[in-house]
Amino acid sequence: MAPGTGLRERKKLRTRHALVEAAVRLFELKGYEETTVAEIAASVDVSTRTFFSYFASKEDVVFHDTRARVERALAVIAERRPEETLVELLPRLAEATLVPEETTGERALELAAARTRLIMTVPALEARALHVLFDVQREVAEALRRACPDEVDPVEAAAAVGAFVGAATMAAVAARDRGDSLPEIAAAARQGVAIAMRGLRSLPSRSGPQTERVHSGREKFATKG
Amino acid sequence: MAPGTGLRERKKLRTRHALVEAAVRLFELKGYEETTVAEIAASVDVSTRTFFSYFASKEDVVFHDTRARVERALAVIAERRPEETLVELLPRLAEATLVPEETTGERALELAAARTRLIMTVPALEARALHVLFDVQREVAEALRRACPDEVDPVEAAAAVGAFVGAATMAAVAARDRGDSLPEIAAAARQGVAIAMRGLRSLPSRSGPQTERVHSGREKFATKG
DNA sequence: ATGTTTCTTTTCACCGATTGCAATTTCGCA
DNA sequence: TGCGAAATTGCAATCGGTGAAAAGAAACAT
Repeated sequence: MAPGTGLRERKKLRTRHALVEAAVRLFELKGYEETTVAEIAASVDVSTRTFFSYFASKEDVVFHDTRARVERALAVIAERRPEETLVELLPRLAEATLVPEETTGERALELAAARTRLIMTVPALEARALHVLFDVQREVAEALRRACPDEVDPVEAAAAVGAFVGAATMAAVAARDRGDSLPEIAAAARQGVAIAMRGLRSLPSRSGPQTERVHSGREKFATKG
Repeated sequence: MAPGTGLRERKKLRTRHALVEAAVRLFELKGYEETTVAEIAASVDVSTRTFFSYFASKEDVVFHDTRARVERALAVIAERRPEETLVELLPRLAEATLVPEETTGERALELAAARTRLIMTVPALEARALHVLFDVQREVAEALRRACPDEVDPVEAAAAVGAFVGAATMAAVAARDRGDSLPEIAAAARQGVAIAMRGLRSLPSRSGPQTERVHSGREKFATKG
């Protein structure tokens, strides 16, 4: 009864993956709103009804791997060493969330990039992403509180996570709006995290080189397009 | 042509308000999903189609006054005195956003409370609220950058707003989940803002086996400036 | 007051997402 | 091989949302 054994399971996984792939391809090709669920299903040779037995909604097909990323973040918290403080834990959490999976193939990376592009482009998906992010924050805050019970109370833990994620998110968006490339956007997110850690009070420190560029390692993953 | 003069304008406003009121009443009475747009329209004696000429979507009817609150926040930024720094401006921004309108009547307050209750209860509305909040943050960040051009760059401004709003939001949610009352939730939001201002580094203020004692610097910022 | 112009509302016909249900097909396993 | 569980499908129906043309109501000019 190993997972992935039965033909049934394998077939289901294949269908699921095919649906995701077809959906993303069509979304990028003709636009999200312009693509119907029926078309997606048809291009994988399943009925429209079946699509909805795999995904609860049209949006969901874009957020198929959400759980995995959340688990990764929760794992970081779980692995926390007893003497490690919250302050040390948070940056590690940030990195774990920002760095994309390396274990996945070329194809998966391209798919992830496409997904990101879609989320940043389509309002409905943007909204959905924000809701997902919100739930994740609650989950992470709760895990954090459980992990460091004598360091923070629920409200503090939540505030910390909120500040941290909020800063990273808005910084990333600002960078994107400025026309930055994907690696640059990641750098901006890190800068956001740094600002949140340091506190907003430290902001008007216009001292030193104006835009403190965090290393923006160019070309690690091509953005194709 | 004074605004609000014509019969037409007055009638439109009345209908609009009636729709909002009817919608909120029905939503609380039988639930959001269980209430159809047709029912809302019918209870105000207009056609379903007309509903959509007043509101772009069923969700929108709950967020009718969003613009007003945003304008209030932007006004705070606009009123900023030239010597005022970002650090001084942000708390004022927080207060302006948290304190509810006092100029409105009894009825409006009850409506606002109902709206809040709905947003916290109905997933679809929660998602919508998050999206609205997101857009507001972008707008505020942009305004902030324009107001203090030599203090912050776009990414810093965005990060500041994100940290600040994120902390307040998540803190408020945590308080709510804990069962706090409305005033207590507001207090939690202020605490969140304070944490964001001070920086997450200062968090482990509780007793414990900390390896590093962070000097949190000046502590003049308690909860309410 | 009357006809004209302009803005709203209504009617109607659709589209697409989503769901419940019953029929049918496909696997897994004895 | 044959049965029971799981997956797929077809179908009908609901509901949110939209486009377009026709009917109404208010504003405006004469």
